[in-house]
Amino acid sequence: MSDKRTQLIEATVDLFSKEGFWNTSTARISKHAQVATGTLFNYFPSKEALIDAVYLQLKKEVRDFVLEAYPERGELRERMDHIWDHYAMWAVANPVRYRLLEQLRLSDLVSQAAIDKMEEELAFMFEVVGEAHKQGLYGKLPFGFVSMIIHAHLETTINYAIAQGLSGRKLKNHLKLGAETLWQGIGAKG
Amino acid sequence: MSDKRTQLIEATVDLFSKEGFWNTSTARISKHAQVATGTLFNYFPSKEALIDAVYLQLKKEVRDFVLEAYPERGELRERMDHIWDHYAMWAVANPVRYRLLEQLRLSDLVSQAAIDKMEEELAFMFEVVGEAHKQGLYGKLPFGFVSMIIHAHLETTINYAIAQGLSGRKLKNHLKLGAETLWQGIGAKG
Amino acid sequence: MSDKRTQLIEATVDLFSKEGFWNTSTARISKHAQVATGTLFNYFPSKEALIDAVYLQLKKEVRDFVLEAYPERGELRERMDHIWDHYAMWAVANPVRYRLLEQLRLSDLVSQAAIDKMEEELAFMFEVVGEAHKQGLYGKLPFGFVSMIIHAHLETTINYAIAQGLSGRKLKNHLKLGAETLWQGIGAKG
Amino acid sequence: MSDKRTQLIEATVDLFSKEGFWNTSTARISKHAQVATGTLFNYFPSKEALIDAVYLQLKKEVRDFVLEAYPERGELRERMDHIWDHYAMWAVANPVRYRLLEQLRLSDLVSQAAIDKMEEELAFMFEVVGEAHKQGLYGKLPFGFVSMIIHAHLETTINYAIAQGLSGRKLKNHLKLGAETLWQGIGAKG
DNA sequence: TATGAATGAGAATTCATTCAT
DNA sequence: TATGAATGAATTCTCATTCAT
Repeated sequence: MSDKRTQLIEATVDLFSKEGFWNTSTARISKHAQVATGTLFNYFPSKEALIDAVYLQLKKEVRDFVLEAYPERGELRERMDHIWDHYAMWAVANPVRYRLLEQLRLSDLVSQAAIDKMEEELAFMFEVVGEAHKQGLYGKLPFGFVSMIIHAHLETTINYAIAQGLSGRKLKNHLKLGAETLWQGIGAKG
Repeated sequence: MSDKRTQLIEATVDLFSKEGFWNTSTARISKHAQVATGTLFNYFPSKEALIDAVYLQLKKEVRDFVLEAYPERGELRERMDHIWDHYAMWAVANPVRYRLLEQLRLSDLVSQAAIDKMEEELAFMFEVVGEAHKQGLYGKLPFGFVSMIIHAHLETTINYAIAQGLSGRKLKNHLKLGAETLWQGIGAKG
Repeated sequence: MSDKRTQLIEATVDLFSKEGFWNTSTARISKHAQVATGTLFNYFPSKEALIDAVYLQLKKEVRDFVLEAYPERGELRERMDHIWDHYAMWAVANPVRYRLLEQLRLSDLVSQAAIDKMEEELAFMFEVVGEAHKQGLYGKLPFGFVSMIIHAHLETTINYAIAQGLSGRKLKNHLKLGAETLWQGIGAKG
Repeated sequence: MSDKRTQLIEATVDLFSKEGFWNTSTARISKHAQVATGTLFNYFPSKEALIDAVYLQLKKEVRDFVLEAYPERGELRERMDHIWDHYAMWAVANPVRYRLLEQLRLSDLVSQAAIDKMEEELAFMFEVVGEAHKQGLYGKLPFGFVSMIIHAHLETTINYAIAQGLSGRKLKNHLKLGAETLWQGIGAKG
């Protein structure tokens, strides 16, 4: 909430993106956030805690964007499309943040506690996949495999959109194409 | 060439896998390789150069495995299947090395020069994708997108196989299933 | 005077005893005393001043206890015994405070000014030793040496009593034994 | 053994004595020892280990001095006198080191492991006290109490000698006086 | 008077790299 | 070529103290 807290998180996002995790010292973060070195540690007990906070902040931004106008009581396919589109649109609109989130996920820098905490809050996303699986939408493919495929395919769709700088109608079409390819691959009837 | 060089690379692979990049100092690598700290710098001018060497070494191992019995003059589909199967089989047989390769790819630790150099040597893999695209196997999907999808899907197929500890017949079947899902998704007639 | 001042001194005694000087920050003291970090510095201009205050407080407690029912106009030996017994009894009754006092004395943390100030207030104790010396009670031993022996012996007597957890009659006897040993050693006629 | 190791220990002794433990950073020690900051940590894994090493070094110096010409098979009293005299003489000849040793003993800075290790090596000193006690030299006084008295009295004798700058014949006489006072006090027949 | 966020110098420790042997 | 002690800049984190509210 605090202004300084936000400054520190933003400075971290900025520097991590620009310089990588490993060239970014707490001293640099403090300076970039225009606060004293000690101030950082008033808000975060350690560098690790700061990184966790960055991770949670970014994840929350995605979640909030996805939950905006989320058709909670809509058809399964409607909800799936909503998540697919909004997740991707957030990523394309915030490529730096998206990239950082991906890197953090693979980096061992985020504590398991932070990951677990977020997983809970994003449960609704996993549930639609489970629901679809129960309905037999994925044919004979094992559930775990399908989950991984969906995730990877969404990532790929996003990465291509970012690489091509797609937006507006083109982006919409690309997302649709990505979704179709996926459903076609995993056996959904479209 | 030199025995020590190999020891150093192997020690690096080992420690990077076990402890992560960031907890692995050159001192530890030297000790693990049973050479003196100074010796490392006789073989590699810097830590970065060592990491590049590790990356190239692993990539070469994949390439060599894929090129073994490669049907250079075979049908397109035959070649594609060979690459798919062998790449995945190497990964499943060497999960530690595979994981490390993936991590290195995303880590900013490998120099662009090393990446470029390797890309050249792996050109034959990219070529089959291009060939397939020219033959219209992928329908309307843009070439860049297809390339990314293929890569991501192969990775996912591998990750699932490693996670499930598949081998033998089960692995074969899984790889086939992965391939089918892919071709079905991207519109190939199978 | 102020309640907060007392709280701060007591919190310091408590934490110094439990955690040692060097692990005890002013922040911890403030928290333990249930005041804000800034408040500490309203009462004491610096950490050193706080430590001085703690030292003086403890010393005053000893002095007050020793001066209680002090036979100011009694025989020399009576006064000596009174000091010996009361000093030791305070220490045994307040081992934590006694220990802290000893530690502070040897720690370089208390300013010379505070030490000098206290020495004045405890002058009456030194005087009895001087008086005894003048009366030739200590035989040929140099005055300075006798003073040091008395102090050390009293400390030892106390330390043993604390270590053994003596109290009541047993404590009385031990103190008497300690005193006898001392007088016998330094040549007093008993 | 190493020259640098010795330099570092000596620098530590020097600075600890002159400035106290708590104003003495590893950086200052390194500089005083004329080595780089990192070099200190080549020889000692942590500041605590360095302090342990200082403690052990000083203790060994005392022990070696006391063991010189020690009459291992002599009469009890002869051995007691030897220890008393040599211990005190070392202290008077090395007041700075002696002072530091005393401070370290009371400081919580030395690890229990180091203390235990040294205790073993100094066992012969404790044994003579036990032997004397068994022979009934100390009359009715409890053994633990006698031990403490002896230690305190030796310390006091040393402190006075240092304070007065005694040496040569005067020192000899003082030590004898100190010993006599002690034996007289604790009831030995002299 | 009381508060507690902000400060920034300073602490212990790490580590890639060098170089005399 | 191999060695490993030496280097010192850089890192994370602490803490006495200040000051605007």
